[in-house]
Amino acid sequence: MKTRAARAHHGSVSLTTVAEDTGVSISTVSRIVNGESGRASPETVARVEEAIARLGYRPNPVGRALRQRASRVVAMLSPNLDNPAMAAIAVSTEAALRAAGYVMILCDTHDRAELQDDYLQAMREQFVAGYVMVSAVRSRGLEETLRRGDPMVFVARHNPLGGGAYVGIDNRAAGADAADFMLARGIERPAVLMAAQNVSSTQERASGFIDRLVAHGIPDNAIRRASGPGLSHIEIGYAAAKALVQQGGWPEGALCVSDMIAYGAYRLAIESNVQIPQRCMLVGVDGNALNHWIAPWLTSIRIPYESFGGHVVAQLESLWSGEPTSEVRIPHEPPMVGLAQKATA
Amino acid sequence: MKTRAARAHHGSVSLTTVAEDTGVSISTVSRIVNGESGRASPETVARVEEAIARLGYRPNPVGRALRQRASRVVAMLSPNLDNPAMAAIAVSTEAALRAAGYVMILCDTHDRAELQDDYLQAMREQFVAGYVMVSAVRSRGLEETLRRGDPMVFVARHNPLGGGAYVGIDNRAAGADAADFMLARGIERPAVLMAAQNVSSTQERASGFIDRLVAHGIPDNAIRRASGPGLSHIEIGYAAAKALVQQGGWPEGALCVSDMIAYGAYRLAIESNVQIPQRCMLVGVDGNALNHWIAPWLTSIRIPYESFGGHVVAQLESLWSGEPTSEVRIPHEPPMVGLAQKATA
DNA sequence: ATCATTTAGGCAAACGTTTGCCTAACTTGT
DNA sequence: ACAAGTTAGGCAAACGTTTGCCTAAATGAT
Repeated sequence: MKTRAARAHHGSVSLTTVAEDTGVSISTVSRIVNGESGRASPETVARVEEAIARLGYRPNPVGRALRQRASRVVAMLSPNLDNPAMAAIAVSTEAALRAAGYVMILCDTHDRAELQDDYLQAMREQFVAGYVMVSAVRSRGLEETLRRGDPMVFVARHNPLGGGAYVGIDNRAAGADAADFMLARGIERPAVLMAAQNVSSTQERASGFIDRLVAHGIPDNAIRRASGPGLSHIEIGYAAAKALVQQGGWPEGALCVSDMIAYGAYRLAIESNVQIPQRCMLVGVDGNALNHWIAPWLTSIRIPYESFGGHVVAQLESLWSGEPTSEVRIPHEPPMVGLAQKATA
Repeated sequence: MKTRAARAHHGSVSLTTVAEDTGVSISTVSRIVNGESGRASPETVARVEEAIARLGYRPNPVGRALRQRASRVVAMLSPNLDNPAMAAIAVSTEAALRAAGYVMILCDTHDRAELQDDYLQAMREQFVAGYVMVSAVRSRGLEETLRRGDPMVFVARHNPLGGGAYVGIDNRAAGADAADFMLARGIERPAVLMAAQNVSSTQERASGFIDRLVAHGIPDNAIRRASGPGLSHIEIGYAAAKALVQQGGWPEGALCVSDMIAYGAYRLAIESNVQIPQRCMLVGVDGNALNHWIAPWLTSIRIPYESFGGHVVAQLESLWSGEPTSEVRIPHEPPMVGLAQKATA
């Protein structure tokens, strides 16, 4: 009957519970919990630790957050989780954060600046330890958060305001690799399908592709480009392919700046009875896990999203310890041909 | 220069800031913020509201959570987000919770009981308002949480301990619909591909399918079943299809208890040069959005995951207000045939 | 023996809320 | 005029932490 306070009301065990149980003050318990050495005698430490184990005490993150104005929660803001690439990034980051003792809170911004701002604000009020911005868009809240100096890592798309910690691939190089791949297969007049929106990452893939082709002597104006509007990349791909074909028929090959765009183009090919990859070779970027199973017609440059999480956490830890962060460019894999293409070869 | 406390140190605006600005006590400000009527004169209310707007005060969720032992955060525990169906549920629930003024925190349990328990514990310490369990597995922590009476909604898979609020489709009926569909196409000896693990939802689809076939006079032992081990449904599908084929060749048609399983089976079909759906009609369940674009060979029973979120929130609100909750069975859509099949017909 | 330093640990404020209780001042009824 | 009731709002405790400062005792140095 020594513990009568806190414990009685609700089932939770707090510092007070442990303090009362062992007869020391809550300060002492707190210091022991936090491993502050030289503040308590070894016997006291032992007694308190025993009580902690026996009562099952765990520090309450909310009380801690309030006091320290900092929590062990990290916010990830991501546009459409529907996109498997985004989901893969979320999964890997979540696991890495968990391993580092953090909890991730995932916010779907639908690529809209206002929602992004709403979430930035809400997360700040939760005293989150940092922000992981997947394909962030420019917004007022983003500027404010950066100006405040809050830890923020950009993933897949660079900070729209320039600078900042970044984790992603070298998009220009990926585009160049796609060009080399096509040239090696004798495709001299490839096209490129992209989004109408001017998004840095996919834009870079396209220009890396085009620049490499030009470097190989292909005239710039011989490289047909098409873009499409739409909410999702998949719809964009369909629309872009349609525009391209109407403008001058199917090309021998096309770079699709994301796998989703390739999927959209594929649908048009089915509708038009065009054989992929025999009649038109599509090269995507992402390396979606589903390709192996249901898209054997697609060649894709795989991005190792499953390894992003570790790098994101490393970047955050740099920011937390005040070290300077640099851009982390993760190597992408060479174009991987699907079964359909191997069969043809 | 009237505000000198809180404001000065960090940029945040608290009740104290507003109170000092207007010259009232923080209690009064708090009550006005919370719309408690009849506690302040209209003029005071106006003055305080003006200050709130001018200073941009927003109640701090952490302080609030600590005091009330309750927050406006809802935890969703989901196995593998890689699965597009799970991602779709997450997206829709996130949007619905947001609309209701809640923030969702998404935890990936990888279908492992220990991780589920870790997260349940961590979330409880965050004073979450409720739990959304997508395809939950049986675990000690789950039992405890339920015993404690915490608000919990099960999605897609029933509470492994029985009872509880549920949102999902009628899986048996979906299986039966698949059977009718095949029978109508003259497929008299369909097979069924499922997971080896005994998971209620997909198990129900399979038995609904089989029971309907039996009801139509097909002998039970003529319905070939195959299951496969594996981490993901897609690998399970591949393995199950392989087992089925080795055992007695390709069937005319097969129910795949999820689209992912159908994808796995499709890979085997490509490798074996078997035409889908001409040689073997695959019927999946989920209605993955990608089907329309890259899996025209698949017929799928669509589950309207995008509408799950609203029902989940409604269930939670019932739980919060103490009303009894009942199972919500959302109607699935009839089998939707892909382009490849339409072309043949 | 005196003084300085270390050891061990407690007190209380602070983080931002909410809320039970208290109390002036005012209004109303008779 | 006076009791009763209402209105308007303040005080302070509590939620669970952390941490600067304080102090009593013990130890060590001279």
